[in-house]
Amino acid sequence: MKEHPSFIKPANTIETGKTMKTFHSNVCSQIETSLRDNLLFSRLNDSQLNEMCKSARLVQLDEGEPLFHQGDRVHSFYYVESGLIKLYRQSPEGHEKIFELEGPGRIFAEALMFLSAERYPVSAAALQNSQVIAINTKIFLNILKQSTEVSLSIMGDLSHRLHDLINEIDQLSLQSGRNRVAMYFLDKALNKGLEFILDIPKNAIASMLSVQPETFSRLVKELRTQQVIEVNEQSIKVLDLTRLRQFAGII
Amino acid sequence: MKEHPSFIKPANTIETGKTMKTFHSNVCSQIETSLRDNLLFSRLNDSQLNEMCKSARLVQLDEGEPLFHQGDRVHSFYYVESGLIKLYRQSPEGHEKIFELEGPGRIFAEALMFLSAERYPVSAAALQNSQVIAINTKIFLNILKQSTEVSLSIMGDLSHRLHDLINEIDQLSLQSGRNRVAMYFLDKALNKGLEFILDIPKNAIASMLSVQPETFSRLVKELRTQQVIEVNEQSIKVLDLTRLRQFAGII
DNA sequence: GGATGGGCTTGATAAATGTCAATCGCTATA
DNA sequence: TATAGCGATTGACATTTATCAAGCCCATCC
Repeated sequence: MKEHPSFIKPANTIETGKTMKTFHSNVCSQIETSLRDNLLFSRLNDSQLNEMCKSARLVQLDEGEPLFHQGDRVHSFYYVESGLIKLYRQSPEGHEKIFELEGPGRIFAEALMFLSAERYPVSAAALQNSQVIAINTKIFLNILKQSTEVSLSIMGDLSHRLHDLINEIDQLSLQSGRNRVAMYFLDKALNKGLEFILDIPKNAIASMLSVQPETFSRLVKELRTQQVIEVNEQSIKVLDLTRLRQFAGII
Repeated sequence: MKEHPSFIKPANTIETGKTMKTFHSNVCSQIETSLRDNLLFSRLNDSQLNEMCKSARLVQLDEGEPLFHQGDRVHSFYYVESGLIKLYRQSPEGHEKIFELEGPGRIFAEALMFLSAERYPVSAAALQNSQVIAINTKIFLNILKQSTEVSLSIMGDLSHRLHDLINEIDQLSLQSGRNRVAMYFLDKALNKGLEFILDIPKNAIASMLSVQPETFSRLVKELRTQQVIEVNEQSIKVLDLTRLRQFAGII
């Protein structure tokens, strides 16, 4: 985690119109340092990076604080410096579906740069205290025109997202809630080891998996009583990986 | 619909390994003419277009014939000349989910160019007799590096797809089957007028909407008995647009 | 300390959707 | 012409999931 110099100072507001802890670094060095770390932006030359940084803003979000709402006008895309941002929608009945969680190092909402529709198709809010850098789309588009390398990176990124979304639709269409819950744990187990901690609230996990919190709770209970996993508050221990796979629908 | 000259002749096979009616135009003019019509490719200069065409193949597909299968190695992306191609997946239990239908003028599977994973994440097959042009990804990638304009177009295209997929996930997560069916008809009605013909089999529509054919049939019946639509075989007539909206969940 | 509220769990019940089976009508084909 | 096969529909039923309600635990705040 990087340290933030003390000279960053409050600036004005953001898309939502709501006042927010936004900072603008005059000397730009803080933002520039962060962005240069990113694989994508590292391909820019100094003058390009500098131009981009001049238009960038550092935004500080408290847990639960919104960054933008579905339907807001797009002026920026975002780079996550620290924390966790949820991208979500709400149904008229008030149900929330989380599409994506974006953590440190991730870029999001950049796809909107290329669309004539200039409104956010989802809402974004901080799931934890977070710092994000807002990058002006118009300025970045101009930079893009000079760099095929960066364009190709972005296309790779977009393609990757497409692939993920197709997988999610597959899961929603062809698999049961039970499958999805098991798959979530399976995925964690394969990436983090057989014992891991749930780093987001269970109702957020439920929302990502498109089931109600009650249903999620019951499906977890089923895995517990079936001795497939052991649960202690936020901590999960996988007892039987083979059967977890079966529950996940990976025959 | 364009006419195809008689000098196109049979060539070899395609990704699946299966023999297929593939044609390669020596003089390239047939393919070139088609591709030049496309907004995206029209931005290429003559030598770029020519190079691309030299690597292109014209593929003729009968109704039901597969173009590629999920897991096949990627060598090409595709341009639909005529007909209709479905992109789909099958669950282990044999259920099929159609993700997308691609009609004349559409490009698909181009996103895979930018991914290191070089296998198709879905299967493709003709829903009607179709002609598609297969374009070599490696060669096109080289061309792309020379044209920021085309890159930007492609990014726009990818972004648009992302947006569509997000909407689909929204529908699957936050709306009921009834909503989705009504939305399907509503969409048709707004684009084609209050009377329209279903141009694909009902089980294909059901698959796109992620419901079983039986459920689709029942939901349509409900709309019929509620006097919202009138159904005659493949022909649909919307009787009450306001209530159709309500069924679609647009408060 | 007591009250309040949120996240999580559990139970009872309802609603939505899938499954299995049977039938009808149409088309293609022997 | 007969028939096999497929798409669509309908019925009966099972399963999955949501909904509503209650209670528990824990943190926060007065």
